[in-house]
Amino acid sequence: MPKPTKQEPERGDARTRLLEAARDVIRQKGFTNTTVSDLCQAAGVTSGAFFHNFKSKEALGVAAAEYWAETTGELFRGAPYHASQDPLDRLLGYIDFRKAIIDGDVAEFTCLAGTMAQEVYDTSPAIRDACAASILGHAATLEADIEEAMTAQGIQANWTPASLARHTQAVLQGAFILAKATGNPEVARESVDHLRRYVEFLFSNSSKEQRNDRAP
Amino acid sequence: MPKPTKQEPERGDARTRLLEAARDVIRQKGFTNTTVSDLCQAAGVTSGAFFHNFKSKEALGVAAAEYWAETTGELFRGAPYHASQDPLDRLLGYIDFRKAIIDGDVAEFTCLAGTMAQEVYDTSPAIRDACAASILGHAATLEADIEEAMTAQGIQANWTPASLARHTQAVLQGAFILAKATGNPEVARESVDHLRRYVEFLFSNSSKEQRNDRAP
DNA sequence: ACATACATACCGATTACTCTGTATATTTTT
DNA sequence: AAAAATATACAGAGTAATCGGTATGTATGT
Repeated sequence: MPKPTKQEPERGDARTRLLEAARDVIRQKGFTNTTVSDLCQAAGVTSGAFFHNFKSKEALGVAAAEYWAETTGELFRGAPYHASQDPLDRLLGYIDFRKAIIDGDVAEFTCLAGTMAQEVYDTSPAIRDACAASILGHAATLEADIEEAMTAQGIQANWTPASLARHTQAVLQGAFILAKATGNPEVARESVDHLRRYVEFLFSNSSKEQRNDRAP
Repeated sequence: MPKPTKQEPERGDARTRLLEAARDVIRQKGFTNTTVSDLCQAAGVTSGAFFHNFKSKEALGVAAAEYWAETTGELFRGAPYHASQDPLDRLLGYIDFRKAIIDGDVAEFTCLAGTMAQEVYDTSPAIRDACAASILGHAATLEADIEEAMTAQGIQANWTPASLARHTQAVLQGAFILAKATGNPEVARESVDHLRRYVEFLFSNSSKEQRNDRAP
């Protein structure tokens, strides 16, 4: 909820600066291990500004997840892979795009929502729900292309577009964990390669007729 | 919690009880949000016992990851899927086994190493390394069967057994995150289904000859 | 006798949060 | 239009509670 005030925002108002700080610091240190003071320092504001904008640290967590959903939503909406005419190309283009942005510092390419959800799923339902909305909302943006690709190739499977969409997110989230554990982005990219190969298999013509012969 | 002041192992000594408590509580509340007092309460010991057995909370985290690697190692070593003659059956049996144990409370089937690694990868290198050893050590136990299955079917791929082994762990870790975010184990099982289907594709005869025609 | 394996009381540091003050913007009153 | 009143957006000092860790005492096995 942006405020329509005309006060001098300089480099962005304190609220946005705190949300950006949360995005960066929490991905590095985790939610619980990030202190309000950490966030204020990173944002260049005082604790007075913090609690003026957020009624609690948990409220900031919720707002950070929502901010994450908004900003990443814009990033993917503006990504080039949407230009393809073929829905399968768009889906594979999405996967390639996800792989391409796995680079540099671990905290820079990992997912804030996945990080927070895993950490506070049991202790903060509000944050968990906001993170779930971010992850599942993003997954839902893939369903249309998946469904189009299925009908275009006449694929009748015992899996749903929604299920495959969620699976892509599971692979990415898991790839991030391996990258964190090993400190090596390459292991994450490898998993994305496997995901791409899987999607190719699912939509390859040679495998179309053998889709229903076995229940997993 | 009335304690028998007599020094008796009862249900195991304080160290083991604390490691079991860590395994259960940290998977629920996360590492940072779990206090030493939480662990002592869950283990039925005092903080004196805690710091007698572990020189710090971080040291307990490392020991908990190692304990996790040991106990889960035994669990999988004794699992029935090793009985199969065919290496591919053993691999698919492993995946089925992983799916089967995704049930009940989220904290009961998720991975302590993945949880801790994601949370403290940047703030506690010691814990991160112990978690990485647990995850990668477990992944390594799959490599032999994967390699056997590849040679048995004459598969020459541009992916390695180690890479596929790590990918299985990535899928599982990501599935756990989705389960935590949604509170629903079924979404995790769905991802394991996709993983199984992928492995079937990789080792299906019809796809064998098309393995090298494209770089991912 | 000595080390081990705890129990208990305690402590300094940290943390999320509160309270009060203040400069500026906006609205209301005169 | 000027003045007064009110609201906003912080700054900054302060606090109660909590946390990881320590110091010391004690029972027990060797």
